[in-house]
Amino acid sequence: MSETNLNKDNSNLTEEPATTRNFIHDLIDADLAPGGRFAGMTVHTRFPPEPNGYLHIGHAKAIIIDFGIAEQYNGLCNLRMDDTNPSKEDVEYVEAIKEDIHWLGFDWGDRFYYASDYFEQMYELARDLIRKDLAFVDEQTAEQIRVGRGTLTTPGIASPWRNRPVEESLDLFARMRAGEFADGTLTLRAKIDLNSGNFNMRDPVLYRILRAHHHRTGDDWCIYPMYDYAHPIEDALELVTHSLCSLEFEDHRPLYDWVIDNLDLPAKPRQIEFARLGINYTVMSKRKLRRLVEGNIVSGWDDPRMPTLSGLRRRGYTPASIRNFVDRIGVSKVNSTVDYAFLEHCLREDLNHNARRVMAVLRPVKLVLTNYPADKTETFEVENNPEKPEDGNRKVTFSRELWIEADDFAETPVKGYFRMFPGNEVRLKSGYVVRCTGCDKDADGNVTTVYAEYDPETRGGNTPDKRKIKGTIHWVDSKTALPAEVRLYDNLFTVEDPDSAERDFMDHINPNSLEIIANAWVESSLAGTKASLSVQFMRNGYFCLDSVDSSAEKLVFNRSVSLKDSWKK
RNA sequence: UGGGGUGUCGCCAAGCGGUAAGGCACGGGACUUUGACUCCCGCAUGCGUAGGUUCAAAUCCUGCCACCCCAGCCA
Repeated sequence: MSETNLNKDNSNLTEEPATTRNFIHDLIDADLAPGGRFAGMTVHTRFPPEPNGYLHIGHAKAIIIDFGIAEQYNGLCNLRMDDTNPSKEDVEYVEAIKEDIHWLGFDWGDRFYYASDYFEQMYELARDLIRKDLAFVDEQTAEQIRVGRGTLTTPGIASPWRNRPVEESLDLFARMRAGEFADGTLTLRAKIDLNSGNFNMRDPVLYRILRAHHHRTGDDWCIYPMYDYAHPIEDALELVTHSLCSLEFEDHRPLYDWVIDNLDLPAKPRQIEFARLGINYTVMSKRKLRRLVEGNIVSGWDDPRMPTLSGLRRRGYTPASIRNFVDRIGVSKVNSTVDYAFLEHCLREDLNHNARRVMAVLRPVKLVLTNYPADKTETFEVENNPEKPEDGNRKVTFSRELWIEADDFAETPVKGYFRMFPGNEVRLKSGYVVRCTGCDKDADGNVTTVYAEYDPETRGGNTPDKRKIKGTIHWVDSKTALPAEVRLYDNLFTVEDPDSAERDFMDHINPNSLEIIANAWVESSLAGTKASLSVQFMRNGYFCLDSVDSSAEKLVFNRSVSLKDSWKK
């Protein structure tokens, strides 16, 4: 894991597109209309991650929907850590989550909460439920409860403790809290409908006994509320109007409503579900990502091959590109898998508009200009971004010996090749037009040096006689070039089957997903670079500075290889 | 076999009774100081399927089919 992530700029979102409406807007509009459920009220949403892992691009969709909807309605969006299961959670994740949301470009103001803040209130509300004879303390084992829940076609069977007197449940519940019983021995269960076709309504467990150290409340509690009971209360206490979540919670909505309806709460939030994001060639579950981290298959949650926001950040993704991606895939209730190529497209689009370019040579071969004075050095002004003159120029030095990309030279060109080969003219980007005269090779036949003669009339790459130069290649001055270590990241998973990554992900790890190139060269203009920048690299794609330390021996770059590149191999 | 959802181009996705938007991918062309970018052009007689209602149906009705989620004291 690198210590610094310099690539954090919020690259200026060129006219972020107006978010397209979706079915959620329709539902909210109806709620807000006169006579509607929330007529005249302020839209209030929340993003409620469980702090048990890092946020990934799937969460980005939820964040953008939750915060985005609030923004569009001039409402509010809270950030809430849904920390009701201490055995899986940790403070490390809380900080990472906050950082990633800020990086994405969203802010929760002073509305940062923890579900654990409400434990006392939840406890009191549970007592209300018991008093209303809507909940009871069950003494069945987990196995007995499971059996009693029935099957798809047979109804549930009432627990023998279901009709326990209210006073007795109240007493037992208090003693559960006091720590009189062992983990897993008693539960508090709602009394709803054992005949429901929806399992969630067959007397769901509301509280379990669990002795685990909570990252915030420590050992204050040994009973913890279940999601289905806690979530609606959290939403209501925060005055949330619209509780947006993913499709798998549709079945839970009746229970969500039941809790809201049977308790005295300050609001009646409405749950709306949408489809979560799926991307092919990518795994998108915290459980699986954790296995990659703990199995040391990747360097950490922020490994550039990970689909986590911190990984994508190191891979060179900009916040704007991710926001744009999520915005353009839309929101619906269809289980969908978006093409990885679309994510890449959104990045390239942003980088192409906003990234400053710089030259670098990854697989170098020496180019000697035999008619250029050995002691001469020139400086060219090169535009930082052809699309943005306001980004200015940088100075690039030029001399007799340069580094060029090995595959920009071919001793015997294949048909259609129009870069450097003996007898051919090419343009050194922003430098001179040169004509190749030959090359040297080592004993194994590898090209070690390429020779060419430059045309003094073509300074800056211009051709006063208007002759067309078909090929233009990048280069770096060997006198001033800085050595760089470039890390090429291919997709973490092999790509022969788009869905294999999700299905049998451990069997499809690409062993060559990380390649370290130690002898690359970059422009001297990168010395001491502090800001992040993305680099247009060769003829396709970009790479980004993952970390730059001017005092280090070498600059370190990351470049993720697009799937397209993989297919070309 | 119970409950809850979803089915429009290879992938997303508009459409809400008036005769199939857009993006990605793909193919062709132009342009180009990086074979990139940009720009043109092409790409569903068809909306899971079978019927029905209507002057008119992706949109309404009925049946059928397919796929996803649910039997954690996870979220």
